[in-house]
Amino acid sequence: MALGKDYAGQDCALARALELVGERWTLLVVRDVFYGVRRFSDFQAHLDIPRAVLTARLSALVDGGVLERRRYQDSPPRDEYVLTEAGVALWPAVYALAQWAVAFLPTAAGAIREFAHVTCDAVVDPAGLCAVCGRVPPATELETRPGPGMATYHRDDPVSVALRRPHRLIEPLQPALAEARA
Amino acid sequence: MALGKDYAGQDCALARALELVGERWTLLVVRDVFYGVRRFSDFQAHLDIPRAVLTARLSALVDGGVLERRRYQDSPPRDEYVLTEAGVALWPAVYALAQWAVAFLPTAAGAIREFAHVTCDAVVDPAGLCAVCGRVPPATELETRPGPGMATYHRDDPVSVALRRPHRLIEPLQPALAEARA
DNA sequence: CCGTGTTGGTTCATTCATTGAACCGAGGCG
DNA sequence: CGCCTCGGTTCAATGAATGAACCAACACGG
Repeated sequence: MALGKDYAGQDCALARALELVGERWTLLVVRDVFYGVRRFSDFQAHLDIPRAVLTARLSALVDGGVLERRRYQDSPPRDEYVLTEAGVALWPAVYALAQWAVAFLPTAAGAIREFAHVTCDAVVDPAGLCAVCGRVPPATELETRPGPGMATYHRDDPVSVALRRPHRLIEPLQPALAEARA
Repeated sequence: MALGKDYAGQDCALARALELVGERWTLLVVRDVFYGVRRFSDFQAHLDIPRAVLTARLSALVDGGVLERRRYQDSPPRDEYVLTEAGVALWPAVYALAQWAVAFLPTAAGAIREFAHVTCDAVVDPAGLCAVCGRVPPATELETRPGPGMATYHRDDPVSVALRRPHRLIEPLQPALAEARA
């Protein structure tokens, strides 16, 4: 990040978290993984992030136990990045930050996405609570749906287009991308 | 943060949040405000942050509506930084990140702090839920108490010492500091 | 079996941010 | 009058981010 390698002896949980996910781009990469992005080139297309930085962030997330790098084909060798248990557990933090921005840094068009509890088919509230079952579902039980602001959101790279469809969190985006190419 | 002034057109709520609170040190400053730190020199003593960076971060937080700069004495003129409504609303995000680190980046000694719902006198769970009243209390209804890991946490600047006492969140730390000096 | 395309990188010069030390100014205090 | 505190600003040095170029492994089409 910058000189202070270890956040200057801040012996505190928040500092430890920020060590790992507090660098520029890192949390956006994590968000993309929740949305189903798994491949190097898909992150790159969606985030417009320099490749060197993406390499560094993915490696840091793997080293930190947030992502796992998994071989999905042998020839040519190709790896994908998937969330570990620790990674999935980051959802409340990611969601809380995003909902804060929806509430306090609003855009005219409103929220781009909504998140619904698939087993109840109900959109969760800003605290993540499902009104139907009264619980706060984990990321594995959520799907993302376009919100009112989606209409004004215009990136036209294939990954962005595929991400506009309603789809289950964490599930791979790749099938939709392959279909779109065909 | 670095070149990409606007997180590269990521038209997304998380990106907007990170614009404002995603820079190095920023979230630690916000955490300190929740703990009661309000003055420039107290932030500086507790965080070991370069003064120029602290100035920049506090200004950004004021401009972004997270903090308010308030004159607390006229001669010499002195200001303190206090949370706005938007600032207080950041608590769930800060808490979620910290609790994630407690769970997945643990230290041998355990959590340094616990947070209790003052009206119920009960420690809240990692999701922020109070077991007694069944709600997720806002930061204004919480107090911090030393946890099992506090014993191994040793910074001896006056601010760190004052922060070890149980105390209400957001309430100013300054009285305890003045008392300690006396 | 040759050229082209895709994926997943690495390397490198330039630009920008962070750092830490030094300096500064307004005012209180003895 | 001189010194201290608070809350900064300035500045040179260092390190990180950027973006363009390069590279390697392999598939595929002809």
